[in-house]
Amino acid sequence: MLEARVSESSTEYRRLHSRSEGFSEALLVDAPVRLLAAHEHVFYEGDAQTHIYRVKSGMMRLYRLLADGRRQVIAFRLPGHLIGLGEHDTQFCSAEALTEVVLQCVPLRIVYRRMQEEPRFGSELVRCLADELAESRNQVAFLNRRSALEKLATFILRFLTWTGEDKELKLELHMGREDIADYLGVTVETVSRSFAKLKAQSVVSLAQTQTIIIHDIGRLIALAAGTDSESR
Amino acid sequence: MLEARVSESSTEYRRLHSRSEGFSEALLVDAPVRLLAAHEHVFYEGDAQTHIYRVKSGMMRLYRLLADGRRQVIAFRLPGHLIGLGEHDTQFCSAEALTEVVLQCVPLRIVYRRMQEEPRFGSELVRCLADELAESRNQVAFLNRRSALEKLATFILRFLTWTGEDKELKLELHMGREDIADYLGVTVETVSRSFAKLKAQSVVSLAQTQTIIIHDIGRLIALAAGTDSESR
DNA sequence: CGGCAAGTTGAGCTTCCTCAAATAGTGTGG
DNA sequence: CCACACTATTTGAGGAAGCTCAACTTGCCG
Repeated sequence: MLEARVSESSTEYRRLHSRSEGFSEALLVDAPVRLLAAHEHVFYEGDAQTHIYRVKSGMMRLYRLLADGRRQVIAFRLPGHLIGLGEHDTQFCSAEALTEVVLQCVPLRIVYRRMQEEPRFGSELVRCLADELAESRNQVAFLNRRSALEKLATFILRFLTWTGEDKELKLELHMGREDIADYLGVTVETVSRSFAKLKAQSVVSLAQTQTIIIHDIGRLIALAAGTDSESR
Repeated sequence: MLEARVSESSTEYRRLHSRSEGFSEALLVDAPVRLLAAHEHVFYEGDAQTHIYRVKSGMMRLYRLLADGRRQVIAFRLPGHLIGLGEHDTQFCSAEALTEVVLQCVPLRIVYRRMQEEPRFGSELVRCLADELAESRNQVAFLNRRSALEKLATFILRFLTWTGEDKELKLELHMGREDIADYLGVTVETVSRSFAKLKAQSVVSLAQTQTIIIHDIGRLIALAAGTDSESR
């Protein structure tokens, strides 16, 4: 039964993964490229929207600063993902490189023009936006009403999905506890304690603080699904 | 009576929010219409995606059932909003009418074709999806890390915005506590207690359980922003 | 006027947050 | 290559927000 779940999720994985791979591979192939150093910003919340970007390699993070000074990490973006489609005129959130990043940049003007000229371009854009929407709504559903442990389990699995390293069961996070905390909407302490629980149950272990080794993915999946009996 | 109020407010809504304003007013004008009774479903989570819908009048709710039997209300949809753009093939969530609803229905096939033929249609779709994405991401940021009281205040204000009744300061919710709770990610008891706090501070009062009268909108805004000193 | 569903209120408990301190990790200058 | 400084992470103790369970009140409809 666990097996069944695993393969289910690997199907899910494939679907998720292929979606991002697919986008505009061909359509954006000739777009100008920009190289970002780690921690460099592409744009800040409130900036005028000028381009659409596509992550070619590396990892980025989208976040918002809240009124009380806290930070909500909206999403992490990996190769194949698009960035900058949020609001109409101004950026909805800030986009920062976590690692070194290669970005393809398309001026909005060009986007509009291509949409006129190549209907296929528009379809791709729609498809991609629908994906992001689904992901975001998914996050809404999963952030609410789940324990910190379940959130962390989900995060780890989702991360596996993104990076596609599920065969090695070794994960390079490329981010600190604070990023995880701000993504999951909990404190760093809680993230740390949740990791401790996972370690205590031999579900995972940490090679370095940002390198996770997964020992019991079935349990992880059970936790993420909220199906696990002892979620403590 | 309901119909009249809703469609009035739809005009108001449009004025207030240029975002979904335009969408497909012209482009969908000739789409076939479907009438839904209150509590009728348009589709369920997992159904094959066959159409795109546009709410012409009334109010709908999008929700997901979680593994543990709980429900997450993803969004409420009001006149001008589109529905059904979530996932690729299957519906991401269920869509249910809260009130009587008039829906315009466009088969996906037609959507695709029009996207080929009329680039403007594609642009509109993209714009609309970007709006939904922004809204959803907004929800992510606001659901996390905010107290129940702040969430409720935000909800009330957002609802004001949606229905555009901010001049009368009287709100018809059209939904029970459970819907609010499932949207905000808290329990009905907490919603009830939060209402009690607002009443105790004379910020609002309840004409009926689903009819709110706002006395101190400034305080409500302060609460929603998390700026209020006594958030208790 | 009963009966049922929805909403409110109370008590105790759990989870997570906050504040504080200890430990591990990382990079730097000598 | 080592010691030091600084940051990130972990761990502990106590408190607060929200959940659960349960009783009570209100509203609505036959």
